[in-house]
Amino acid sequence: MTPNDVARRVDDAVARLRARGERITKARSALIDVLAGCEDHLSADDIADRLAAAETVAHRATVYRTLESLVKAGIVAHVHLPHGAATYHLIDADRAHLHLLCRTCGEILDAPSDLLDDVRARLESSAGFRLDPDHVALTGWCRTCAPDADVAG
Amino acid sequence: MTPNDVARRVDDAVARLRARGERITKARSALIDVLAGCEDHLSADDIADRLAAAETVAHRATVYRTLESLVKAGIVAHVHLPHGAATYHLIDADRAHLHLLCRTCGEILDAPSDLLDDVRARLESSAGFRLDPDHVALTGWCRTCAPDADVAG
DNA sequence: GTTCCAGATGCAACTATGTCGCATCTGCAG
DNA sequence: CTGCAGATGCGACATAGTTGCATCTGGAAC
Repeated sequence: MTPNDVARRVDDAVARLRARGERITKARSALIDVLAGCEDHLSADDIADRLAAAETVAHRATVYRTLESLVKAGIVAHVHLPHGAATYHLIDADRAHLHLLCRTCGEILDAPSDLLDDVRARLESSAGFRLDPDHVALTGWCRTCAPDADVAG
Repeated sequence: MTPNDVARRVDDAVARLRARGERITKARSALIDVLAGCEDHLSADDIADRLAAAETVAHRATVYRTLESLVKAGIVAHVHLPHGAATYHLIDADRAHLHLLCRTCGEILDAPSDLLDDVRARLESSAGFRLDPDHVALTGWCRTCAPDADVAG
C-alpha cells in the first residue's frame, strides 16, 4: 500500500463521515489515520496503543465510541473472534474478504469474499435467514497447525 | 425428549468421562444432568443458575472448569456467540447442527450440520485450512428481523 | 471399612473487554 | 465570534472468564 493509497483511504473515510453530518475531531482523524495505514486486523487496544505512539492519546471509551460511529457510517467493519477482542478494519470494496482464525496459533487469515455465497443463498431460501458473512471469523486450523490439532477444546 | 432419552444421555456422558479416568463428582454429575435435560443453548451462568435451582450450588469457577473438562472429553461442545457468553450443549451425534445467531433479536437457530461441507472442502484444498464448522455461530438476521435489518453495526 | 492422595472444589482476587453517566470541551453552522 | 449539539475524558461499573491456593473428596488399594 503506497502513501497515496493511504491518503485516498483517509480522504474517502473522512468524506463519508462528513456526508453523514458527523464531526471530524482530532481523535477521529487520528483513528482513521491508524486504520488507513494498516492492513492488519487491530483490536480496540491495539488502536489505542498506536494512537498513543502517534502522540494522540485517546481514552479507551473514546476509541470504542469512535469505532462505533465509524461502523455505523459503514466505514469500518468489526469482526468478532471467538476468545479475545473484536478486530476492526476499514471497509475497502476492492479488498473485501472474510476471516479465518487459527485456533492453535491465533493467526488471522483472509478468505475470498465469495466463500459463503452458496451458503448464504441456501440459508436465505431454506430458512429465510439473511447471513452476514463478514461479522464473525470462521475458526479452524491453519496449514501449519492442522496436523497437530486436537478437535476438542 | 423423553425421560428415557435424558437418562441415556446422562449415562453416555458419565461413561465417557469414566473411560477417560475422570472423577464423577457431585458438581459434575449435576452439571451433566442439567445439560442432558435441556435442548437449549446454555451459557455458563445459565448452567450455574439451573444447578442452584436443583439445589446443587457450584462456584462459577467450578462450572467453567467442569465445562472445560467435558469439552476436552468430547462430551460437550461450546459455541462462541459474537457479543455475549459462549453457550454449551451436549454433543449428540444424531442431533448434530450448526448455529445461526440473529443480530437483532438474539435468537439462536439451528442449521443443518452439512451446511458448510462444501466450504470446508474448498478451504482445505485451496488454503490448507481445516475448518471447524461448529465452533462459532454464523450471524445474520432471522426471517422476522431481516426486513428491518441495518447492515452496519 | 479405612486410608490415601491426585485431582476436584470453593473462594477471592485478578484480567480482559466493553459500557455508561456526567462534567467539560470543541467543531462547525450561522 | 458565538452557541450549542455532539464529542471527549474520566472513573465507575458490567460481564465473561482465569488463576493461585487452601481444603475437600472420589475411588483405588489395601
